[in-house]
Amino acid sequence: MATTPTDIADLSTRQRILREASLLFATKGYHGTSTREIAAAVGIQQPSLFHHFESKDAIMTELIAFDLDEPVAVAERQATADGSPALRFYRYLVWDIAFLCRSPYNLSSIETVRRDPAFTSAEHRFSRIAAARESMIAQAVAAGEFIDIDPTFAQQAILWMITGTVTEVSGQPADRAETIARQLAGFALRALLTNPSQLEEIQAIASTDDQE
Amino acid sequence: MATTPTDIADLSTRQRILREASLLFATKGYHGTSTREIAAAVGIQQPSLFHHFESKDAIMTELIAFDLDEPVAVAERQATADGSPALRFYRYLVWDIAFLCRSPYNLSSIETVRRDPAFTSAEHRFSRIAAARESMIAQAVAAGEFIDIDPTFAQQAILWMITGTVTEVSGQPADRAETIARQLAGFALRALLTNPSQLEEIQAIASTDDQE
DNA sequence: GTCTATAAAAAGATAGAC
DNA sequence: GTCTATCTTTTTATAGAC
Repeated sequence: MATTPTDIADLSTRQRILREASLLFATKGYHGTSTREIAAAVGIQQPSLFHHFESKDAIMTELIAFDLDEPVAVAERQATADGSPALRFYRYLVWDIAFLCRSPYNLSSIETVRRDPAFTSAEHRFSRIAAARESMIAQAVAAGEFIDIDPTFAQQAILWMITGTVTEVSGQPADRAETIARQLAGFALRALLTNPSQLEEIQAIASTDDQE
Repeated sequence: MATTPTDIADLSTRQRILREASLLFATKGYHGTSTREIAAAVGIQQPSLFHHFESKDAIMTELIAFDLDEPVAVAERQATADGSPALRFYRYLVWDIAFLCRSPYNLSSIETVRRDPAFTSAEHRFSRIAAARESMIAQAVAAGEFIDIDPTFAQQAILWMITGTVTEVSGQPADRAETIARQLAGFALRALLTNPSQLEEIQAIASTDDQE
């Protein structure tokens, strides 16, 4: 499980580099942030960075892996699971949003290179997540649980709602992350459900997952 | 009205610079795009750029003004207008989305510097748009047209849904832009309306605006 | 593991000819 | 309005001492 120490001084230099880089990338963008700025934020000299990472690129690559590897796996697992598609989709959304809100590294740092040809690893993962989500939506539409909507369109709209919201927060405590996740996933489901009143039922079932 | 010539060769050099820069910024980010790359895309030498714009910064500043000035004005006008808040919000959303889809300059170019302290002009405009939208949502909640939702949360979720979707497209023909706008605005309204069946009524009223 | 010194490349921008 | 040539600064990254 990913731990999130409160005191940044407790972290290893390597982890502090990832944190500060993520923060700077999120505000000034990957290319807009120099290795000197990262080093200064960490409190070391610029060349010392290269003892921990072989290149600036490698810092971003690690942030991408940390924030996207698990979400890809969970999305693909849920997309091929059994049971109500709407419920699976809701479960996945809550998990995904909570994961990203808890993450010590802000997702918008990754967003700044998302379309950049130099970081195809990010786009690859985003595509896999998108495909899995689209599949779940299509299943729910086919089952009549969701309104008759274009799954590609719905997936994009919801993906962005999540990406954007999550982009504003990171490093949240687990309970706060969970609250945000339920609010956002609920909002998304409300737009999709054929019968919006089914939302409460889904939320009730999903909340029993927590004890597992 | 903004014209959108099909043939890029018909454009002035200045406009071609804006187009190509917007395209490059959207994929590689503002800081990730060099003035040499922009010049190459336009088909001129790098120093020739500075005959048309005094700096690289000035190119982005112009893109920001083009894509955000009108949306700010329209949002603030609708936020203080009379009549059903839900209808006004829907009208505004459709106009805004269509405007951005028609724009020759991709909004994601601006997104890459949105949080950058060097481009506070973008954040200023985004904030004003956000405030106006939030006000419209709050009015609709107070009127009972929207569910009892936190306006700040709803505004963010919807803002991102739009930003993200619009970010994938630009330079659309007017009719295609209109189609995307209605689909997206309708989806957003569906999540917000106390009575989702009211959506058709709102859409019917709003579509009579077009003849004006 | 961090430092100083420095290399090597790329960036934005200017000067002045045509 | 575009060009070539060039300046200045900043960038990522390396070498080698401590």
